[in-house]
Amino acid sequence: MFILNPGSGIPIYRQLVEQIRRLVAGGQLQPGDCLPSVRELASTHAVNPMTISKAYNQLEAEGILVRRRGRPMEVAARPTQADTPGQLLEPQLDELIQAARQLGVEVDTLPELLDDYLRQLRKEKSS
Amino acid sequence: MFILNPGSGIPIYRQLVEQIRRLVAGGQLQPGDCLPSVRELASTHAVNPMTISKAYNQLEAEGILVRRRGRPMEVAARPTQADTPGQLLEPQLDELIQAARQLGVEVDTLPELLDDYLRQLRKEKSS
Amino acid sequence: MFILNPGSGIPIYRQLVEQIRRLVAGGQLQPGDCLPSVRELASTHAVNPMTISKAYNQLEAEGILVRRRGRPMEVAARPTQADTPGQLLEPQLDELIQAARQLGVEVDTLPELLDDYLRQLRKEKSS
Amino acid sequence: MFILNPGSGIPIYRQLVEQIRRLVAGGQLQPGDCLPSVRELASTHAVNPMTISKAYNQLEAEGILVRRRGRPMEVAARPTQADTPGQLLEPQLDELIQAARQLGVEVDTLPELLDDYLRQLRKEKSS
DNA sequence: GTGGTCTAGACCACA
DNA sequence: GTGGTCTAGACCACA
Repeated sequence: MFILNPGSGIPIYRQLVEQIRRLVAGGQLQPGDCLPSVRELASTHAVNPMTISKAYNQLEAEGILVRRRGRPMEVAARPTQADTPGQLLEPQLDELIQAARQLGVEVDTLPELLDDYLRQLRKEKSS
Repeated sequence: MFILNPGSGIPIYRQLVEQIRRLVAGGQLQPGDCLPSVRELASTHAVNPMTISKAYNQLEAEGILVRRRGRPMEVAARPTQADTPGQLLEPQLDELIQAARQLGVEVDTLPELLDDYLRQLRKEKSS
Repeated sequence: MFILNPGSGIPIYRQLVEQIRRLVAGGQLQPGDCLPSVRELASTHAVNPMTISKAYNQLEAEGILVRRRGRPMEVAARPTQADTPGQLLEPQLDELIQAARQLGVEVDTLPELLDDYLRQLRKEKSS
Repeated sequence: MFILNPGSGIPIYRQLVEQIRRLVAGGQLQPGDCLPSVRELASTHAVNPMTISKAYNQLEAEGILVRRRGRPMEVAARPTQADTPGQLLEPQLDELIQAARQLGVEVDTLPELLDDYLRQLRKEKSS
């Protein structure tokens, strides 16, 4: 369900937090929807339950998830979410642009380069 | 010279390593070019010298930089660099695509969205 | 420095949080004052470092403490602290009154009873 | 009938145990008096029956309550109760004093402060 | 030296 | 079944 990369340098719990935040912002997780239990997520991603728990705690503190005794965590009725999907994409856009500049890739060619990359992904998938 | 973000979750020394790797791969740092001294970088970025040193050490171990007694670190004559600029952009492309998917942003619209974003940046800059 | 009671039913990290909150509210910990390191507190109270860390994290999230790399935690310059000392005492006053009622102790006699108790404590101390 | 606070950090069953213990010590529950059924208490306090049951079990083990087949729990004929009401108030008194000290409130002023607080409560009630 | 992250695992409270 | 707390201990990033 989530993509957790332990070698990326970004703490696992932060990766989880960001992904859930995006799924809620994008409406793929709706208010009232339940999240996988701590134990379930931990075992499917081969990660310690406390790591998952830490992510859930942070999202609760942010008002995005709510905790109810004996129940799985669920998306808050009115999740605090000032950011729009567009804003939540900016960090990735900025990262891409920064990397391109440092690689000497002309920034104006990035949209085309991205387009090619997507096409290539689609081809791999279909083959 | 570099963009170091202490709050990003990614260790500072790793941010440095990746940026220098890209500058070398993209040819903006050429074989024989000198890098700023540990002390200088440390003070301009308000970071501990050991953090810079750790990044330089790792790049030396990778064969990208060479250290010569009493001289600043410099880019290796034939920097080991299997990856092409294109490959070095893939992580950022993948991140962007993953984030878009989780936000419910149609992936096909990403190139256009990126184009708009670049246009907007240019406008801000010129104003 | 702190009074941690593992058998009280109240999680240790919560006991710590409440006590630090009070020390800050009462001015015994001033903005800029350092707190004991996680390891130090952990060893003097025979408690796991992560338990202390959890308390510090919560206080940072509340804006009462600030964290600076490689430095001990310190009291925030302008600690978020809407509550006055008087308000922070109410839970204990309410607990006392509730207990008295259930014990059939006439509530009006509580101030006198408290006075006696304090006198007794002073006597024990001096003897 | 009881005051159960799920957010206090103290387990609900412990809150119940302490309150019943006080009601018995203070004579408001007399030997032979019946307690509400597990189901009734559970529904009036919106709590799981097992939680109530756990409290009753503990009080039975302490010899304060007795269980008789098909009958509601009742207060034991000679409830084991070494503590006097005065002793049962000490934890609350100690908590109050500790909190005051940490808040920098002069301990000698506590009785007066408590008196004021009680007066204020009475006023609110009558208005 | 400082704090942070993570694990493996025990045990608790609650539904 | 759910999540919470805590431990002992390893290892990391940073000053």
